[in-house]
Amino acid sequence: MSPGSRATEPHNEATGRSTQETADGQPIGRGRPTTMRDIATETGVSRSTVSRILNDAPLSVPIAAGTRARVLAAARDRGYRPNPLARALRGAPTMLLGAIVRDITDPFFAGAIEAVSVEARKRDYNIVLSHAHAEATEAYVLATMLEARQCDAILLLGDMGDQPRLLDDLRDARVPVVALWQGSELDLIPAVNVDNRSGIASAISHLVALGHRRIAFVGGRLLGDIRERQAAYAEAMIELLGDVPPGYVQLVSNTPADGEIAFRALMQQSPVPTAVVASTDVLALGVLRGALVTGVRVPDQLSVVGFDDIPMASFSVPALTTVRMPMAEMAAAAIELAIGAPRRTDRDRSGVVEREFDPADHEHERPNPGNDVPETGRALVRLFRPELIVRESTHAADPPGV
Amino acid sequence: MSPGSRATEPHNEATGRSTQETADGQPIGRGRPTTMRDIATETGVSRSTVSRILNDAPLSVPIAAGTRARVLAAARDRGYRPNPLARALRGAPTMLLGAIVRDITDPFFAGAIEAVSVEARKRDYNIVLSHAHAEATEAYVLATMLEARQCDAILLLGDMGDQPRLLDDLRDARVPVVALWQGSELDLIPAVNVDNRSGIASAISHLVALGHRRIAFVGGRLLGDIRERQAAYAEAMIELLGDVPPGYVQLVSNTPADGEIAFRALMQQSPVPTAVVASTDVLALGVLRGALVTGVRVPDQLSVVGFDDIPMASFSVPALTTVRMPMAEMAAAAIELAIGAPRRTDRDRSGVVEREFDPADHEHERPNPGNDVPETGRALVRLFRPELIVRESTHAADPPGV
DNA sequence: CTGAAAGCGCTAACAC
DNA sequence: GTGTTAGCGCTTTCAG
Repeated sequence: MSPGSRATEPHNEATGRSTQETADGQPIGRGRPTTMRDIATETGVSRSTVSRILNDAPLSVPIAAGTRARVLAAARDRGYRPNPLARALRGAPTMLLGAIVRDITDPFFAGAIEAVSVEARKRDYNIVLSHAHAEATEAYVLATMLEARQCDAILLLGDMGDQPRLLDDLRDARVPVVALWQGSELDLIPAVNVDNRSGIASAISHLVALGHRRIAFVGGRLLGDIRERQAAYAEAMIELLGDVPPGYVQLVSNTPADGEIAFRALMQQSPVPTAVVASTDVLALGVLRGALVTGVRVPDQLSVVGFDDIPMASFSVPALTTVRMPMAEMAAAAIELAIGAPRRTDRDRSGVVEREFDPADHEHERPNPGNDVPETGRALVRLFRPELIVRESTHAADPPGV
Repeated sequence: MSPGSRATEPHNEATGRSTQETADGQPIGRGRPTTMRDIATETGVSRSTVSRILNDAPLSVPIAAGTRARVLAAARDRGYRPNPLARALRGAPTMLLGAIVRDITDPFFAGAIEAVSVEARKRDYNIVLSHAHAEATEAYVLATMLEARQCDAILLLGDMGDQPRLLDDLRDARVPVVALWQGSELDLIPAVNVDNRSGIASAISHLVALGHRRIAFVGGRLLGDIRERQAAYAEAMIELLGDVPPGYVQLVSNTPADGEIAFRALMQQSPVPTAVVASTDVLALGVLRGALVTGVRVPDQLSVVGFDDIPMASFSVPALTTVRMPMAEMAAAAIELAIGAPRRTDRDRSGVVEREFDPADHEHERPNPGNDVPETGRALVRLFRPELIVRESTHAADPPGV
């Protein structure tokens, strides 16, 4: 198990593909994998020729049809697979994309990872997952993954603003780093984010149109997003209603339990709010639970709007009105920033039919022109506009007006 | 970006750590990383010596204190990082652990991934994530990850019984493969799973003790788990009550929406059940919602028990009584089966204080002796016994007795 | 105590 | 058309 131990193993040259069992009787694993050298020896050509053939090398270099056929045949029936490690060592991309996420358990980020994973796969990339969460020494992530440069690029999922050391080290990364749903301003790191201002504004406009005036806010998800969504709330309130009622902003951590706590706090205010905008669905679900438990009827007595449209949102009682963003497009945009457009270089050796890159995948993209978050200085930020999904948790205010 | 392009880059020998910008103005990335050769040149020794020193080589091989100091100093202030690709090429482990999961979006598997990720990190491993879900060509996972042998081992999270091609290919994998929460029988693949029978039995005993007799079952999560938990339900019912009332088993897919559908179907039965055992919390949550929406009071009119103890379970209304398994221990067991016990080989170069392997991490392990699933033939199966968590969704049956 | 040399598997310039 | 050579960064005998 120690590094290098394999080098001293008996080689088993002759058998090639003979199946073998590991010491402890595990029936998995085969003999030494077939290399180019094996194929070269077997077919009586040189390694370079094999390489050229197996890689559809610059087609300008002609290869004898017979040689090509023999080599391909040999490769096929010895089950040849190129060693990506050797390729990577020569400078080829590792086809690995690092993803640092703070909490996989947050339903929003679970969805985010899935979106990123799907988009990565379209580009033949795999995701290497790290979570900053639950690890005392955040910087450790880097030692194993960034500085180790096994990845072609790094994606930061969620706000890492409270992990200064991570961000510091990231600045020194040797590969591109892109932030996704990174609420806070990150100098020098290109970012893809949802237009929080627009999302909150549409939520509040919706409520105002329903006659609500006493609209409260529950903030969560530390740092960046809280700031942006909260600021957007204040801004929209000022603009539409002239002020933010005191005590109408509750800040808690991003769990349903805390959403419930925030709800209770809100119910203490007078006048009591008729609507709540939550900065995440997770919090909104907490508000809903609080209402259910305390007998406040939603939406009759209280309207609730969330943000994110997590799967649970359409399933709560009542179904949550929320703000949805184009997850797939955002993931695609981030990946493109990190590693470039999709491509199909390697031929498919597994018999799987590859889907070609479809430009339609990208035409839903709608960066918000002229909205490049001025205060972040030189960072490139692509903002995507979310849309309001109206479900059952919002309703006209009982007494129209205040 | 093209393979080999790096080789022709200007070397920038002198500056070593000087920051530079990439062509497109991205401020991330540095000059060529420091290699052993650089350090060798700088300190005037050979690469082998550098290697020995930097790896605390067989301490039997003495190194001049002066040389060692110089080399270490050079390595430190040029910020040397070993190239894991080069090491791996020589046979060192890649420290990458593949995880194939069918649906990250399922809260149970989100938690599972987190558990695996945490345990992997204790062993200095990173997780490469693949999902079988939402990908037409399941076998593709292999092309990028198995046959590519970038991982030292593969973990299968969840039941892949319906992906025959994947399992087939897996049999040929060159690295150890271990199944986690893989309900169905998998010849030849070592598995770690929860003792479904024991979990369901404790749920049913609990209900029976509360006076319930009309206990229904909602099954989900295809294949393996459904079979095991459903079979356990039938078995326990027969043993404790003598029979399974007809129509009391509802099989749906594993979503809250389907849980609700199953609930409605159950309410059509006569006599109507007084309790429901759901094969997952996700389904149980659906049952709870159905009850809420249709005005059936839980637990007064209907007791509900789930399985998995996902985070939401303690937060539902009412809080869900459920079956919890030792996630961390199970993840650890699977990883151990795959790559062996935790170890600390490499010295820490990042200034982070490493935590030593703590044997206490493993003493909660309680494989179920003598319960090694006879019918699976020769596969090694480690079963972990779950425990019942009683919360608010279960209550004494209204009319004691039938 | 240290260095030279070979080689992991693959690729690419440069012959012939 | 195909082979030779060199080398990616690191480890590891084997000789000094």
